[in-house]
Amino acid sequence: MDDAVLQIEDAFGLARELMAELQTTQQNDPAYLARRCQRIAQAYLAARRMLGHPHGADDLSPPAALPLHHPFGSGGDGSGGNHGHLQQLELLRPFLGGGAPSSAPFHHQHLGRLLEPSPFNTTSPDIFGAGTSGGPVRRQASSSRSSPPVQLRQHRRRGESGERMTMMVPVQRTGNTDLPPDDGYTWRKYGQKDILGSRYPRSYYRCTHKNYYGCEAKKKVQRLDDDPFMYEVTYCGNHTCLTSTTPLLTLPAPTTATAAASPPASMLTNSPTGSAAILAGHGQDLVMAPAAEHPTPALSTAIQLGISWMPSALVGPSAGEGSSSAQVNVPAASGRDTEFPVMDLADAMFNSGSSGGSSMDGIFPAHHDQRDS
DNA sequence: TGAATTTGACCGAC
DNA sequence: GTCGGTCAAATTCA
Repeated sequence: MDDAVLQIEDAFGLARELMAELQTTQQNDPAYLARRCQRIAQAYLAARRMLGHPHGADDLSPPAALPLHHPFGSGGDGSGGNHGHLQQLELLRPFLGGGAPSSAPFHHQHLGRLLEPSPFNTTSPDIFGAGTSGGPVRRQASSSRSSPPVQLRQHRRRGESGERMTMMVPVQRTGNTDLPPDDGYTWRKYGQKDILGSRYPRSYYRCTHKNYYGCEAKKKVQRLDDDPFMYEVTYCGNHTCLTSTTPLLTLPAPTTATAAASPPASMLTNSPTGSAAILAGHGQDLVMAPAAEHPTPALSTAIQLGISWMPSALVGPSAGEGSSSAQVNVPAASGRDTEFPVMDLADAMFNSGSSGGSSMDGIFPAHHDQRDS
């Protein structure tokens, strides 16, 4: 076990090194960054092997994703999709099984947090890409297409899509390794491009809830040239589909002072139980504030899942010092929130009261996804 | 029938 | 002109 801890510390060190280097040298050579990330990933993998899957995740589960950069706090990670919640719940179960969490040795908790489900941890073969239902469809030779009419298109600017977060995500090495990693959200693929200098095409995804909730979250998924078993996933924009229990299409006008003072959707994240957590502005520490009107524990899936698996050295105040990136720091709304975010998540999920339905029922109990109707 | 994927075309940035 | 990102028709699937 000591070796595993050392191995993890080694991985932490590598990650810290990279973060520091990013901040000081503005290193932006993709190949170089990819190599560095691969080293970090290998260090974590080695640690994980030493630990022998203490939490019951099966061998298909890739290790935690490794953040390269997370400039926007809660970012595009976390969980939200039906599959994702369920997967994460399964992975959380070992934490819920026995005894008071505080009775566990520190390093066990520490390792547990490291190895607990990341947005990219998966437990079953079907979940790679299962978040976007339907599965890959091989289209036959397309028939003749009429030229689309010329029309106004949205203004696009390359490289200026605002908040970004890049992660290196290991792909499962068994089964269909072509499937993109699942991160708990449901994505809809809207494009694929061959990228110059890359052997593999880049896929473009947007949040499935874009139309319904106006969620602008997007991600790009690209396989690394030098490591086909590693994906580089770049998230752009925040998920706002977890933000509101009310779809934008039916969003009522705010009538209370609270509503009027509410931050923009992008600054909010939501818990499965409906409790809102407010994120401070960019560049500031992230602040969670439980919604007073909800008796259930304050919880943000985006925050809890997005941060809990992340090495504290990367999300803590020390990691972001001097960085222009927004730091992710979860202050203690209560001691329990800080110590056991995963427990909170599990509590909220398991006690969400949904019966037989997906966990999304607990998240959007009143509205569900009306597109299904 | 609705939702998802595929893929060529289009558009703007560089 | 090239390239990356997006659109949308065609197609497939549940």
